[in-house]
Amino acid sequence: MNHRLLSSFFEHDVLEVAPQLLGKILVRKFDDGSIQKFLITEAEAYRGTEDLACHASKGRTARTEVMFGEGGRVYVYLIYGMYWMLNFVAGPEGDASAVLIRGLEGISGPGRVGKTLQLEKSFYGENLETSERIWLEDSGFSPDYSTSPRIGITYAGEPWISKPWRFVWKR
DNA sequence: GTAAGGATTGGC
DNA sequence: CCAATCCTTACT
Repeated sequence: MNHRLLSSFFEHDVLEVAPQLLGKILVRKFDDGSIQKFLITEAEAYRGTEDLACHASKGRTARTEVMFGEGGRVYVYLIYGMYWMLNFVAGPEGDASAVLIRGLEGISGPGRVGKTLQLEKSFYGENLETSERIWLEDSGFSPDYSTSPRIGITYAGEPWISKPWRFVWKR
């Protein structure tokens, strides 16, 4: 029986939390009662209001509100009118950071992650410590990983474009 | 109220 | 290369 990750796991700097998520188990219990588990293989860190690539840099709005709260919450948003991006809020209350889940074992791309997990707006603000439909479990190991610049954020400009805040499981 | 564009993907 | 498709934000 694996141990469910608690909010305390997320209450650290997003640059520590993001790489630690690699190799963790993402559990999704669907409406029909079936359960599927996935290993997290790729994640990106978005670090607070000063990070121009982070949505929270636009200020505290209805959309970014959850990122300003405590770690361990889910932040989802629709992109290009068709893809739900899955993020986990990191850091303490007031620190608007989050980790974007870009890939799971056998699934490449954040859009496909959201599609596979059947995410939609009701997941906004979901508490990973108490949720009955999505949570994380510790797998007991930490894979080697490589870092690289984040994808699709050229609009953020330097120095944000160059930050090596994308973490990919190296196998 | 209106308009622009996006942390993407898959098809041409 | 570019359309799909809709929500959030910025501006009038």
